[in-house]
Amino acid sequence: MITVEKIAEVAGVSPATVSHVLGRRSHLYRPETRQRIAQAAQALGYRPSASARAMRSGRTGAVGLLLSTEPHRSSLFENELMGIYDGLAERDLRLTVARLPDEKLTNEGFVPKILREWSSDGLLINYNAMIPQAMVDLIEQYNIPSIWMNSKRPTDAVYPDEFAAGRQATEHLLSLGHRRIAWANYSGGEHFSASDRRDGYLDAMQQAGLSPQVIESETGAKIDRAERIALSRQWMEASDRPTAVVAYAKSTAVPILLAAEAKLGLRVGRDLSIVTYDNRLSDESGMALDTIIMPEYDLGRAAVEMLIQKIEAPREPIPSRCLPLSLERGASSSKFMPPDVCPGGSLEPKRTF
Amino acid sequence: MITVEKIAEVAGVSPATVSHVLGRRSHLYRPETRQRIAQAAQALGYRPSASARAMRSGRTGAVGLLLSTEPHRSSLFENELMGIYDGLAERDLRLTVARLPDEKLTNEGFVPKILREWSSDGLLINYNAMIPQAMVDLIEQYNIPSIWMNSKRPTDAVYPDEFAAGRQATEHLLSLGHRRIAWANYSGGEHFSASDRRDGYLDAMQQAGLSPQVIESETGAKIDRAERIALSRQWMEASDRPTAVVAYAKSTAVPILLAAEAKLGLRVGRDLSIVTYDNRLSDESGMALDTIIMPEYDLGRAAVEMLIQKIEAPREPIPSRCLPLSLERGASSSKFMPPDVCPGGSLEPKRTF
DNA sequence: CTGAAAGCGCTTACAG
DNA sequence: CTGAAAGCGCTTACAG
Repeated sequence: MITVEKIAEVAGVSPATVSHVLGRRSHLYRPETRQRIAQAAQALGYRPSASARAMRSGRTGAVGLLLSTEPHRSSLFENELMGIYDGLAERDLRLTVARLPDEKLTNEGFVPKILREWSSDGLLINYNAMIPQAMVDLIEQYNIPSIWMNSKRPTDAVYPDEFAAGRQATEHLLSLGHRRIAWANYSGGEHFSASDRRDGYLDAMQQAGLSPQVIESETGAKIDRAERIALSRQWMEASDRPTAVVAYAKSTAVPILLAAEAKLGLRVGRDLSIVTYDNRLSDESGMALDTIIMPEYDLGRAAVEMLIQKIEAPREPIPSRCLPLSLERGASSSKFMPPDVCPGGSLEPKRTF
Repeated sequence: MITVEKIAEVAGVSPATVSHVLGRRSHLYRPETRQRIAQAAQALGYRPSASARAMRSGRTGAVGLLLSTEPHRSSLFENELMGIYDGLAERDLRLTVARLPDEKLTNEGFVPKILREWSSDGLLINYNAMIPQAMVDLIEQYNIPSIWMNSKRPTDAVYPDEFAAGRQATEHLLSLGHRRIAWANYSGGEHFSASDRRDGYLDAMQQAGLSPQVIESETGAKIDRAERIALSRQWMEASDRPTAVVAYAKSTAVPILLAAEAKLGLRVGRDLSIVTYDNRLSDESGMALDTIIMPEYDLGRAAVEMLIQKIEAPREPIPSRCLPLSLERGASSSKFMPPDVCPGGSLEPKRTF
């Protein structure tokens, strides 16, 4: 292994000089000395030891990202990771990832081990739903600077403004003239986005003086695909069926789309408007649905910024940041058209095919 | 910061004793001593410094994962990451991730910096297509134990057996009695999976004594969604149209599905059989397509195993490992049925709705 | 059963 | 402009 000492030897200087020249003090040295050292380092293929550096400086230069092994619990959007990277790269920080199996989190012994032995200057915790209290306690006990991602807490967290996003979707449909607008969620997850989006929807409906229609699996349990399609068909067959629907996620929106188009002969984007939520516009279901987009990249960036601040002042609670989502138009919504109006007169929505 | 020294002080022993008891030599000590030390460590919230440990032992205990910022170049499947984690966790290794922007890779100065200063015992390189030669050189120059993921090289690599997967899809359709089987790829990527799957298809067709039909964008350029649907319609309208098709990816299969069902009134799974490739079975397009599944998890595991071996003997080239893919049946293929046979007599394929 | 001592590779005041 | 020396927190032969 090539060390500072070895370079010093080859270049005929002291280790301290090598360190200075290779570090922030090179301007103090004669060009000739600098050159000799640079050459030696280059020739020997010198790689500084981050560990040694970390030990001296007290900073590891790394930030940890904590994920659950449960995919639904801590899916990390691609652009979110990008945002994290870009933020860290600007400060020359590395990212260390760990997945904690849920079972082991309750196991007293395990968490301390991974949390303790894992040297990093701070933690990004992307552990969405059901964060075990034991984990929260441990993080406090060991005083690890941490930011919670996609978790709704008053301080030290960054998350999307799901309530506003619920309003947003509803207001979009209201502005198109729809009055019978339903909320649908077939997934029964326990993430706060489910209740917040619905509450935003309810809020917007109430403000517009309209009565809401909430379609959710009663038990909160997840229902399977066939049921989703059957259920969609059912509520859409009602004579006073909604003309528009806010769907919690694509896994709710697609069955609605399929039931409408394949079963009932309704054309989505004309006879039925759908707005849903996702991390990007996609048309895999055969049509690009109007989608409220997660501010993935910004979430990542914001989390890093907060974490840096946290590392500098670990005791100081930072007010949480709540980021806005944005609507991206697909082809699944259109102006409300009373059924008796000649359909030929309606604005044909663009289709991707 | 709590150190071994501090614990020693509190427990009334020497630092060496603390280190021994907290490490692998605790069995040599009196239960009473052990207890005192354990208690002190617990009470003080001791967190061992990974940096210090790494410095003494010469092992960082971390493995690096190198990704491109270009999403298409180094997408990492969820289960692949799982496999990597599980493999590393068994050996108490951490994972450090870095994304290298493509532009900077050609820039002489940048690569060395991140590659050099980034202490890890070895590297998993998931940088699929167009690996810059400069990068390969640097990794050799700095003698970093590395394994290439999803890259077809004779040694030190792990990748899926795409040629076999091309044969597999074709043989599945052959076994259902199909004779006019096409290969389609609309994406124009340059990953080896594109040519290998096609070659596997060609091989299987030749062996069966059948003439192949290859549908690919001529220039190798990516074509857009509308074009894909139009193109699909075009070749499917031919009187001697294929009764089955092997589609390179879902982005090829879905437009074919849409063209067949929405434009031509063909029912996929009855009038047209489709086999495609993906990392999992999905039915977002309205139907679960027969899919050849990537051995994601195994790829991750295998890569870690190879890397561990590489770290132990950095100079020893390891023969690459080529892992098999597996077919998962959806509802998009069925026995070949000559058009003149009464359709009512055909086996109705299961549909998800 | 326990501890004194050396050293991993680096940086940083400090002295010259 | 350059270098001797101390020390970051840990582990590991070695001695007792």
